[in-house]
Amino acid sequence: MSGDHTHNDSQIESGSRVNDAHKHKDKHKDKEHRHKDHKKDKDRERSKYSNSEHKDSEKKHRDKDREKMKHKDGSVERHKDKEKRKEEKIRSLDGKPKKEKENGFASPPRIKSEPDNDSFYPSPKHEKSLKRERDDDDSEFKPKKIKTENDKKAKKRKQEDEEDIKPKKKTKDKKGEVADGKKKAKKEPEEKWKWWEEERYTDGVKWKFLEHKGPVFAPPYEPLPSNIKFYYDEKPMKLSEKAEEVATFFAKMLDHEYTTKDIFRKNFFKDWRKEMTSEEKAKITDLGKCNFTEMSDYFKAQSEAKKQMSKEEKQKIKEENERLLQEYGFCVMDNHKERIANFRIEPPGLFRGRGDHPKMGMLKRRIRPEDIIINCSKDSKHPKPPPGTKWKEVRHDNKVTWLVSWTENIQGSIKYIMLNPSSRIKGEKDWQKYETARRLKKCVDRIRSQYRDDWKSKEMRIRQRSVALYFIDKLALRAGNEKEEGETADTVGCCSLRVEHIKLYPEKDGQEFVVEFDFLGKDSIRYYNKVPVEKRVFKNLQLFMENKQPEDDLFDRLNTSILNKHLQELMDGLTAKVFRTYNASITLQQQLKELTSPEENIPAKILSYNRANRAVAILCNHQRAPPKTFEKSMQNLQTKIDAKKDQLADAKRELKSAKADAKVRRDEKSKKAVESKKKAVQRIEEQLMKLEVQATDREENKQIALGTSKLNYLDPRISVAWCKKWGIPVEKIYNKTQREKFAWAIDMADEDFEF
DNA sequence: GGTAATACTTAGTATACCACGG
DNA sequence: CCGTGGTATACTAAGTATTACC
Repeated sequence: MSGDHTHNDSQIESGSRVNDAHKHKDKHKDKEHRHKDHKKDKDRERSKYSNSEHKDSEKKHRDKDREKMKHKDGSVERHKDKEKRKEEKIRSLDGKPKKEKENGFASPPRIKSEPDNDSFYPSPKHEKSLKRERDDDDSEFKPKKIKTENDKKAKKRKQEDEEDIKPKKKTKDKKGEVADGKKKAKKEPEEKWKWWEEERYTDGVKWKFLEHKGPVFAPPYEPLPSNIKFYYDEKPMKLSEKAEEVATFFAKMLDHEYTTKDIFRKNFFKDWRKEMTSEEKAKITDLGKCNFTEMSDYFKAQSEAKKQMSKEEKQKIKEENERLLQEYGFCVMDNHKERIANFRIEPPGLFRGRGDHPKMGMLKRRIRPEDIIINCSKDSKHPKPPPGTKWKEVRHDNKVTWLVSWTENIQGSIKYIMLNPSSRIKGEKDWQKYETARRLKKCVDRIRSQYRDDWKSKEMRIRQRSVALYFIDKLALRAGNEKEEGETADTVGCCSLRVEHIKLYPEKDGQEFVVEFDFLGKDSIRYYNKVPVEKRVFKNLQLFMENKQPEDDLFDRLNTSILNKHLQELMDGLTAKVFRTYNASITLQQQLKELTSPEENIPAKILSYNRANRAVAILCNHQRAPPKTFEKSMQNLQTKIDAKKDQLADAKRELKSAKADAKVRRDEKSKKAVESKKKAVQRIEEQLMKLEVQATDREENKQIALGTSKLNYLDPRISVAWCKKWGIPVEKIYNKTQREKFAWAIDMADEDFEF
C-alpha cells in the first residue's frame, strides 16, 4: 500500500508545490493580514469561555488543556502566542466523554463499516418504494404525475390565490373532510393543514399570495429619571438623550465580563462618542472616568421591581404580548395563516459577537421604518409604516420567502423576518433536505471509493479535495467558507483549516497515523479530536503541510466553491453540508437499532434514545456551556440517590428480619410479609437505578447540546418510526414546538420508515 | 473566474414560563 | 402562595450555498 505511493507523493511535491505557495495571490494576501492580526490578537482578551463562573471543574479542564498544549507544542514563537491565546479562550472539552471524543465518536467508525454497508442497508429497490412521488428531485420536480387528489388541491390553490383569501371557506370546499374542523375555531384556518399532501411549487416561486402587517419596532428610548445620574470624573453629568441611551446599553452590561475587555471598551467608546454632542465629545474623553453604576443599579432595581409585580400586572403584560402576537405574529401565505418566526425588529444595543470578536462592543443601531424593505404580494393589503414615516421600499418578490428585511450596521449583512419552522415554506425545505441526504445514502459508497482513489491522484488539488472530503464525511466537519479577515472571530471549517490546526503523529497511544485536530469552529466552539486515519491520508497531510507556516492554509488549492462544484457532479444537489445531515441521521438510526432493547420499559428506551441522540451531538460537536445550575442540580440528584440508598438499606433490613420472623413462625402471614418486603426492595432498587441512570445521563450531557441535532440534523421520521415501533408516545421525544415543526414527519412516517 | 450580495440554515445562550414541593 | 429549578421559547449571531455582478 505504501511504498510506491510515497514515491508518488514526492513527485507531486516537487511538481506543484513550489508554485503553489504563491500562485494564489489572495490566499497569500490573506496570510499577510493574518500576521498582522496576530498582534491584534495579543490585546484581545479572553473570550466568554474563560468565564469565571464555571469555576472548579471548568478550571480543571482548562488546566488539562494547558498541559496538553504544552506537551504538544514546543515550536515556533508565533505559534506559542496563539496557543496561549487559545488556552485562554477555549472552552475545554476533554476530560469528559473522552473515549467517545478520541476516536471521533461513539458510533462505529464509518470507514470501517463501509464494507458491510450493503448488508446493513436496505436495497435501493426497497428505498424507491418508500419514496413518495414528490420526493427528492425537488428542484426539477414536474407537476405532472400527481395523483388526481393532489391535482385538485393544486388547482384549488391556484384558484384561491386569484380570489381574495380568507372570506369564503366552507363553501364548496373540495376539502370537505377538513371543512368542519375549520369552522369551530374561526381563527384556526383549517385545523391542521397538511401541506405535505399538496403539490409543491416549481421554478423557484415561493408563494403566490403574501400578506402581513409588517414588523414590530423596538420601543422608543425612555430617558432616565432625573435623579439617576451619570458621573464623569466623579462629577455628575447630564447626557443628551442619544448619548444617554447608548450609555444605558453599557450600564446594563456592567457586570458582564466583556465590559472589561479592551476591544469591547474601545469599540463601544468609539461608537458612543459618535452619538455625543460636541460638548459631550469634548468632555468625555476617557471611558475609564465614566461611572455608570447609578444607572446600572437603577436597571437592576427595575428588573427586580418587574419580578415583584402583582399577578394582575403581569397578566396585563402577557395579554398585551398576546395581542401583539395575534396582530403581527401571523401572515397569510397562499391562503393559509402562518406563524412568523421573528416579527420584532432587533432592538438597538451593543454588539456582542461570539468568541474573540473584533467588533464586540460596537453600537448596533436602532432600526427605523426608513431602513425596512417590505416584501408582500401586490394584491395584498400592504403593511403601513408608523405614522409620519415611510418604508425604504415595498417590493413584491415571490422568489424569496422573507416578509421584511433590513441591513444591519455591524457587518452590513441583511436581516430577515421569515416564517416559523412549522410553516409550509420551511417544512418543505426541511423535508427536501432529508430527502437529499437519503439520496446521498444511496450513492455514498461510490463517492467514498472515489475519494479514496483520489488520495492517489497526481494532481495536488484533487488530493486536497479528496482528503478534505474524507474529513467532512468521517468527522462531520463543516465546509469552511473563507471569511473576511478582521470582520469576525477567527474560526475555521474544513476547507479553511490551517496548518496550525492539526498535528500529525505517526504513532500515538498505540495507534498509527493519528491526526490531532484543534481549532475553533462555528461560534468559536472548540473542536478537539484525535483520529487515526488511513496511511494515505496521513502521507497526504504531511505533503500538504510541507514548507508551510503554521498560519498557512492546509488545503491551499481548495475552497468550498471548488468542493461543492465537485460534489454537485457526483450527485445532484450534493453539497458539503449534506454529509453532516446524512451522517447524523444514519448514526441516529443505527444507534437506535443498537441501543434499544425490546424488553426495557419506556424510560429506559427513552434513555437509549437520548444516548443515540448524544452520539450524534458528539459527532457534530454540538456543545453548550454547562448550565449554571449544573453542579447544584447534580448535588440535588445525588442527595436523592443517597436518600434512596438509605431507604434501600432499611428495606433490606426489614426484609431480613421479616425472613427471620417467617422462619420462626412459619405461618402464611409472615410469608406474605416477606413477599411484600421483597417487592418493596425491588421497587426501591428500581427507583435507585433510575435515579442513577438519570444522573449518568445528566452528567454525560453536561457540555453536550442535544437540541441542535434534534432540530436540524436528524430526520424526524427516524424518531417517529422509532416511537411507533416501540409504542413510545411521540410527546416524550418532541415537545410541542418540535411536534409542530415536524408535523409532516409525524403524519407520514410509519414504523417501517428507513432513512 | 473571482468576489460580493443575498437568502436561508444552523447555532448557542438569555430569558420567560410553568410545574412542583415547601 | 411562593420560590426554585428545569424546560421551552426568543433571540440573533454565524454559518452554508447560491446568485448576481464585474
